[in-house]
Order: sequence, then structure tokens, then C-alpha cells
Amino acid sequence: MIDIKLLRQSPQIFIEALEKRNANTELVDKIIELDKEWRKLTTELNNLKAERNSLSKLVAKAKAEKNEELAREIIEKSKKIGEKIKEIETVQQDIESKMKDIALNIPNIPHESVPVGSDETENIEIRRWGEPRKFDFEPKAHWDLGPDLGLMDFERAAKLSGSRFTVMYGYLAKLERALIQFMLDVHTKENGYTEVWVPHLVKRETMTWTGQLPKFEEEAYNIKKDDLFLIPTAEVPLAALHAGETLNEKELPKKYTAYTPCYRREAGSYGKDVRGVIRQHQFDKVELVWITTPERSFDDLEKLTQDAEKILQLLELPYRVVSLCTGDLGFAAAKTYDIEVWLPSYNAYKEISSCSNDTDFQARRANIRYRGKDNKLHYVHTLNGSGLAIGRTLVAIMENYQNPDGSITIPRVLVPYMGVERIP
RNA sequence: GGAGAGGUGGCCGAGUGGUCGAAGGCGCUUGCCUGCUAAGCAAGUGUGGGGGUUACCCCACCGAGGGUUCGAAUCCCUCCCUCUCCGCCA
Repeated sequence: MIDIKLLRQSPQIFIEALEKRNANTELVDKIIELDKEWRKLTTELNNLKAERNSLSKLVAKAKAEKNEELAREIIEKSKKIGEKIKEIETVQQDIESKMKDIALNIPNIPHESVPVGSDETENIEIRRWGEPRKFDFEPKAHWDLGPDLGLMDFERAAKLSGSRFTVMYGYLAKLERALIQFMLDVHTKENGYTEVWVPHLVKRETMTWTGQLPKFEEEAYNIKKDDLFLIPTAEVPLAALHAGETLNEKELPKKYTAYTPCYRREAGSYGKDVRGVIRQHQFDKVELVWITTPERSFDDLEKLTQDAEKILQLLELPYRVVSLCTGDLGFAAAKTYDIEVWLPSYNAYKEISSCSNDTDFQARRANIRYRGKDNKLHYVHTLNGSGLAIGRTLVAIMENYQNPDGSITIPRVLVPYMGVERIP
């Protein structure tokens, strides 16, 4: 959520932000106009209420003095004010809800360090790690490798659930589990995260707090009967964990990690990544979330990103890090690094993690604050990143570690988790 | 699912129609006092919003939203949440 005071004071900041994002700037003008009217009515209301309050006190006094006639007189006067208040309140509430609707649909302001650009082609590569393997045979894509091994089954998945679902057997199923375990172990033992186990169904409010709603309702699976949503990422329950709370600066930053499945309708992505397990309605992910302070949040984003990169380094998978340009930035993010892993089937780097600083955007919506050294209340900054997407990691291992005979070598660090050195 | 109890400030806890934003206690901050610490004494100590050049003034908030009333923490309705008992259940 945007800061209405800042918007009043310098609407230009928001207009520029929306322009950089290729978003509609009309919203800003509209909300400013509504705000003007709102303040006018608010002042009027405050004055009327003040008058009513003082009259009420006079009534109490008159009654105490047994002066019934005077009391009745004042009550009459007060009644009229009450009617007027009700009238204005109706108008004010209407304006208020309109303002809120707009405010909830205005995205976060991009950080000054974010490259300006219109779409993903203008993202900036920050660094590369590792060298894509040169194959002396024709490498298979995972959507061939998996079924050829008899360990990945798209047909039966489609029978059960439709498109964009996968069934895995044996060592591939185990590899999925091993990756979850491995990543959680690294983050908790080496990177200092607290493991959290969270609900996978959350309330409409919760989705609104973190920015998924109201704008992206089409993307979410909703259980109508109870109006609960299947989480599209563990970021939702993790970032909303402290909603409504006042934290102590001493306990910040809080670093949380959680494994959850993620559920996404992928409504706008027909024809995109249709083969294999790259884009699924259900996928596993180990998520990283920081609750931190404004002073350090951008430094923390660097650390969070490195925590995610570490997984790829340990798995010895080549990757690069790109800084998303303003046009490619997510709704809640002020800055985002995508980590892209090398996929032979795409002959390209493909997103495997997205690490964002949402600054105070979610904190405002969810009302998460901390008491600072100045003894005042401030909004926290929230950061989130995949550490990593499990399915895509599994695919990257399959494709990058495949052998000419169609077997797959298990990365060294995973051998203890798998109990074998290769599949099959 | 059935029956009941309850949600008040950082915490505990009083308050059933009129100076209640809310007694009292704990905690916290500052000052005094004191070899140090503790105790003691005094003062202060919520959040959000509107207005004013400052001093400051005003409004709202007692789980949420409506309603009754001149006036609601207090009465009524709806919802949410917590707890206890019963039923069911992994």
C-alpha cells in the first residue's frame, strides 16, 4: 500500500513510478482529487462532532441539575447536528472506500537503483556463476528424460488433474524430497533462518496484506465455500505472520524459511512453457522471508539473494543474476533480483528464484511496525525470495547432470540425501 | 456439529448509558535520593487522523462491522477469534 501522506505531499513521485512501470497514472490524479474532498468533509465532520460532544456534556450537566427543560432544548439542537453528521458521513465513507480501492491497486515505487525499462528484455545482468556444460552428445530435455526413465508421468497427471500437473515416481520423487530437505538444512544451519511450518490455505485478508489481492484474484485458487485461498507462495503466510503486530527493533531482522507447495492458476500464460514441469499449477518451493528495517533492507536484499545463490553453487549449477527493470518489476516489489539457472532444453538461463525488497509496501497493508531506537513506530520492510523453486531445481539437475545413456548423476551434496550416486 | 464463557492500553485488570481515552497494579522513561545495585519519592508514559507558523486545538479508536440514543467500552444485531464441555475425527 502506498503512503497517502507522501502522495499528498509529492504526487510526482507516484506519477513517475507508475510511468516507469508502464502503468496507468490516472489513478494518482483520481486519488488526489478524492483526498481533497475527503479532507474537506473530515474537517467539517470533526467540527460538527466537537459541537455535539460539548452539547452532550451540557445535557448531562442539565440533567444532573434536574433542569429537564434545558436538557430537552439542548437535545433538540444536538439531534439536528446528529442528522447532519450522518449525512456527511455517508458521503465520506463512500469516498473513503473509493480511495482504498485505488490505493490497493497502486504498485510499489521502484528503488532508484532499479534499471528503467519496459519489459524483460531490458533487465540487467549483474553477475554469472559457473560455465554451462558443453555436451559431447545431444542432451535431452527433462520432459523426455523423465518419461524415458519411467519416473515422470505427464499423461496420468493430466488424467487426474488436467494440464500443468506432473506425477513422479521412485528416485525422481525422492529427489524432490531430497531437495526440500537439503535447502532447508542449508538455510537453517548455515544461513541463520528459522524454519516455519505454515498453513497452505489463507484468508482473503491475508492475501490482501501481501499484495496478491485484490489485483491478482484471477491468479489464485479460491475455496468458495470458506473464501480461503491456496497460497501461491509461502511468502504470503510468512510475510503476513506478524500482521498487526508491533515488533521490537532488537528482534529484527527476522529471517524465516518455509517449505510449502505453491498453487497458481497461471491464467495469463497460455502457450507459455507448456512442456515439462517448468510452469505448473502446483509446485514445491522453499521460501526465504526477512522482516527488517528500512535502514538496511537493500543491503539485506543482497544477502538474501546470496543465500539463494548458495544453493545453486552447492549444487554446482551454472546461473546468472539479473536485476529486473521497472517494467518487469512485480506489483509489491521496489527491487527484484531474479536468479536464472542454465537449462540445456531452453539453451538459456531460466528463472529459478526471484528475490525482492517490498520495502514498506506489505507492511502498510498488513500493519507490521516496529518501535525504533527513537522510541517511535515505523513500518518494517519485508523481503522475500525463493530459495529455491524445487521443481525447476530438479529439472536443472536432470538436464545438467544427464549422461549419454539417459541416466542422471546426483550432485555431490545430495548423495547423502538420496542414498545413491545416480538415477537409475 | 451442539452447549456455554469470553475478547478493554506493552502486560494484568476494573468499569453495564453522561467530563471514560478509560480506575488500580505491573512494566517502561525521566528527575530526586542513595558507596554500587535494589528499594523509596515525584512526574511522565497508547495509536491513527484533521487543522494551525509555533505553543496547541479537535476528531476517532475498549475484537470487526452495523444499529438504538441527544450521548455507547457499557444496550441490540451480524461476523471474526479464543477458551471449556459434549459429539465426531487423522
